[in-house]
Amino acid sequence: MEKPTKGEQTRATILDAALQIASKLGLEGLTIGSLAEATSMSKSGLFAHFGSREDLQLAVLEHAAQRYGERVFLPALKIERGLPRLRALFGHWLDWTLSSGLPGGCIMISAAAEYDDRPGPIRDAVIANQHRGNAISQKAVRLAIDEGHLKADTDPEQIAFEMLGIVLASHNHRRLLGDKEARKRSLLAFDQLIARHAAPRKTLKAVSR
Amino acid sequence: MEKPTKGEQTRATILDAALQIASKLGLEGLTIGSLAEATSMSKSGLFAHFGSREDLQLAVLEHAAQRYGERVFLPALKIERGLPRLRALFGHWLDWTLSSGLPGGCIMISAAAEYDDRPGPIRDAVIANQHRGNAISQKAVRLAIDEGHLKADTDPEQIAFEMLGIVLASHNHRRLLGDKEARKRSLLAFDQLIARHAAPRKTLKAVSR
DNA sequence: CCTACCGATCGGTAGG
DNA sequence: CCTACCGATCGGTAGG
Repeated sequence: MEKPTKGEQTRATILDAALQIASKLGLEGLTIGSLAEATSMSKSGLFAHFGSREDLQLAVLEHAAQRYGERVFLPALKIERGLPRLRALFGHWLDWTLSSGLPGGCIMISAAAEYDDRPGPIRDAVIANQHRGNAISQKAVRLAIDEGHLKADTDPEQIAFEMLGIVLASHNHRRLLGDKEARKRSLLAFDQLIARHAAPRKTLKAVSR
Repeated sequence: MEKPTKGEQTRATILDAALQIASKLGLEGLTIGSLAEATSMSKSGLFAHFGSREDLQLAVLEHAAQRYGERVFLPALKIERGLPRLRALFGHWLDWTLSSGLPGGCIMISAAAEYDDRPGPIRDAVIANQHRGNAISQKAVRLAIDEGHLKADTDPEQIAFEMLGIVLASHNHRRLLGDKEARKRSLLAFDQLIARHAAPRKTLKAVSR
């Protein structure tokens, strides 16, 4: 039950093309017609794989979430827990949003802006994805506290919030303004954020209050 | 030459309605048909005021930029230069993006995400607006350095970059995730950013290197 | 997976 | 500012 069906292969090909379109024009800019042309298929052929445009959009989101897992989350898991892993997570995240191999920008970031006022299943999926990513960031921060790398009173939610801000600013500066320094600025901002919460040296397990 | 023409009034009414739609659905979601219905005008009636949809979108952007000037930039100018003005600028900016009186989110933020991969006049206008806002932030930081409130080696570009990040994260958390703490988190992040670069007390004009 | 079609809506124009 | 219209494209379906 491991062999990919012909249909599954086609579906994967379609999703890759859809992801490319969505990265440039956003999920709202992804139309059945444009996807049909990109895949050299008929519109009804696409409907055989995805019952509706909304289903397609949801599948594209899930496809992107899976890529995030492969490129950001899993590689970070292989790094020793604590500050090293947190740093790896941030670095991979930054690379993912700036150069994911797609022709356009990060689909999660554009979708967040597109659907913050469009109620429905897609918005719900975007929110769920953000919560997943947020939980991953917070977990990495918490481990860094447990390892004694960050001060015990560090607030994981606040750090995750600021990490998101740096990534968003970076995406904006790089992709919209063409700022080549964006990545450097982001790493500097992250380093200073961490330095601000770093535990005094030689402290192993931070003292609980 | 101060009296507003009948046509100018109508134009202003149209722009207000257009801004409301665009704040919810983005500039790409603003269609002539939806605007015609919102204003109880015919589509061709709208074309009498704006030659094309693109002209309309550009006018909406300019309209929003003007509001930003009234609500963020001008009020900050009335505060004494230095840290107080920088703080006021950030606070007004945050309020503007979170609750501008519009039904949806900040149009500049959504437009930045929508057009980062859509070349053309609208993208150019979005970039120009961002550069204007960025220059305003940097100027406020530079004045705070000159007043001796921030250390002389503070990099205005880096501070402006991080301020943008905090605002973007705030907008995302508040509008997409419904996080009521977003504003508090943003102010905390800003305070820590400033504290990190604050000049030692009693230093008037920072020593030039 | 296809051809052939549907009603609705898109931006825009002619003519007044 | 309007009515009345244009070709193109939208998401989606019937029938195979």
